[in-house]
Amino acid sequence: MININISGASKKPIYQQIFDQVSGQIVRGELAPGTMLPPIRTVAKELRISVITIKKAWEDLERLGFIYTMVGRGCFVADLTAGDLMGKRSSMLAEKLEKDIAYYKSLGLTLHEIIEAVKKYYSN
Amino acid sequence: MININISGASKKPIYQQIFDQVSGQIVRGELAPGTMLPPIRTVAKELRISVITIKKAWEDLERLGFIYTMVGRGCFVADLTAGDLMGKRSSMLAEKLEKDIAYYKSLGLTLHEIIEAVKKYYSN
Amino acid sequence: MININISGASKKPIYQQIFDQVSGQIVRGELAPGTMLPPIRTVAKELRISVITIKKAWEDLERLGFIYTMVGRGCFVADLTAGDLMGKRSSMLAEKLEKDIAYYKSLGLTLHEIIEAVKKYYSN
Amino acid sequence: MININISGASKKPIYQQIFDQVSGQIVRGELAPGTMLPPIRTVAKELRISVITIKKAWEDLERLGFIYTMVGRGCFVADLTAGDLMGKRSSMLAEKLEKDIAYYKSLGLTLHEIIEAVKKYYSN
DNA sequence: GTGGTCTAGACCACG
DNA sequence: GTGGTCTAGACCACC
Repeated sequence: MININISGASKKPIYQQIFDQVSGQIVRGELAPGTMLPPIRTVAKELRISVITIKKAWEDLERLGFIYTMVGRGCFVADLTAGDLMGKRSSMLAEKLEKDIAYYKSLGLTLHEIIEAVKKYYSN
Repeated sequence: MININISGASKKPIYQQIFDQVSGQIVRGELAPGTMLPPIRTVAKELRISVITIKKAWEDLERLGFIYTMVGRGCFVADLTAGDLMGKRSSMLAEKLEKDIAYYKSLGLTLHEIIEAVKKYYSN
Repeated sequence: MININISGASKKPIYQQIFDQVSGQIVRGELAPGTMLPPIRTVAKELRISVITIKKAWEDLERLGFIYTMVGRGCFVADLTAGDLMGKRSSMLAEKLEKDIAYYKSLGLTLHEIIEAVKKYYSN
Repeated sequence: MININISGASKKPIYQQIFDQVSGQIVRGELAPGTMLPPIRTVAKELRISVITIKKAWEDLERLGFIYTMVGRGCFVADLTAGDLMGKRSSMLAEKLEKDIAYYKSLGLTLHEIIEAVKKYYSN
């Protein structure tokens, strides 16, 4: 079953929090291909947010190929092959990692320091 | 001499681009303690952006202790001890790394995969 | 025998996919005049979709003269003369082609470029 | 100057009509790179439609690289090189042409007939 | 002043 | 019942 947590504290827009969590569940295989996502109005009611906000998250998910929509029937988890998944993961990573590491470098961190920090925070 | 590049392509707000670059130069020792920063109006003219934007970046730098202001005389690079620098660097890191790694995890990456990716992108 | 494939991936509504395929088969003579179409409930069961959807496609086909209904007996392929066929084909084309070409023009394509593209994609 | 016509008669959603017209003007070079688009609220008022509808069109334009946004400053026509333009045009074409030609084929048209029809409608 | 996000509520097309 | 589009109006961050 789909599972979403909204944090009002986060600076991320709500639709992006939803996108991140759902895409994460799909990419990790927690949502099986073909699974029907709950209707946007249902999700909206459960999360106590606007339908439009869910809609926007769903649109992003569809644009990136995580889900597909059949109007009048619902939205479904796309059938990503292992190759697709790796491709998606690495392209999602590449963009972010490039910026992140540029930032760490700009703080004067060595490669070794970054790796140590990663190890430390990964286990938290 | 201080050196700032603004990118219109970046999604980062301009004041933050400035903050990142100046704080980076200070933390890496490229701007010596006591150095006077150029007047905000000068910087604004050179970068062709609003004085307000520079002002906001300077305020952030002062709030975090990178620079200090002497009213009527200008802004100067603070005299950070080695210990201060380490402290600042790690606190600036901590916040960002925590989020970043949470994101990588959400994509289903293992610690090993993250480290490999970091190594790959660091050398680019 | 009638033959319909529904694609969930397509953005076209299902009733229109059905309409397109059946009208195509009639216009190409693959369905002979007088042939009885299978009952909508049968088609619905085979395609695993709602009867309402088939009904809507059948209605469109009847409205455009591809089939005719004999109440209580079923739906039959209309007896289109060669002239009728040409007329139908060109009127179905006219509407679509006009829009399509306006779109190609709006992308700045020359007539020559369009024709080359058509040739390329036609053989695929 | 930017120029947009909304047709209530068209079945196309408004935001898509806007997208098509603006992207067309950019791709044809009628809107020079770097040009600032009018503020969305201004466009909305002129066209008598909701700000959000313009926003959606603008978002699509940005996602496909036709324009870029500087928050707080405005939206600007992207600096597409000749190569970019050709790439965009052909990718926009490829998707549509493939479907269109499949449809023409399904009506039983020969390649020759399609080309003749294109010629006829192009000059209109 | 700019764009970015979110809301509540409406109407339509599709199944 | 589903999703797709559009509206009017609000609040925020940025310049």
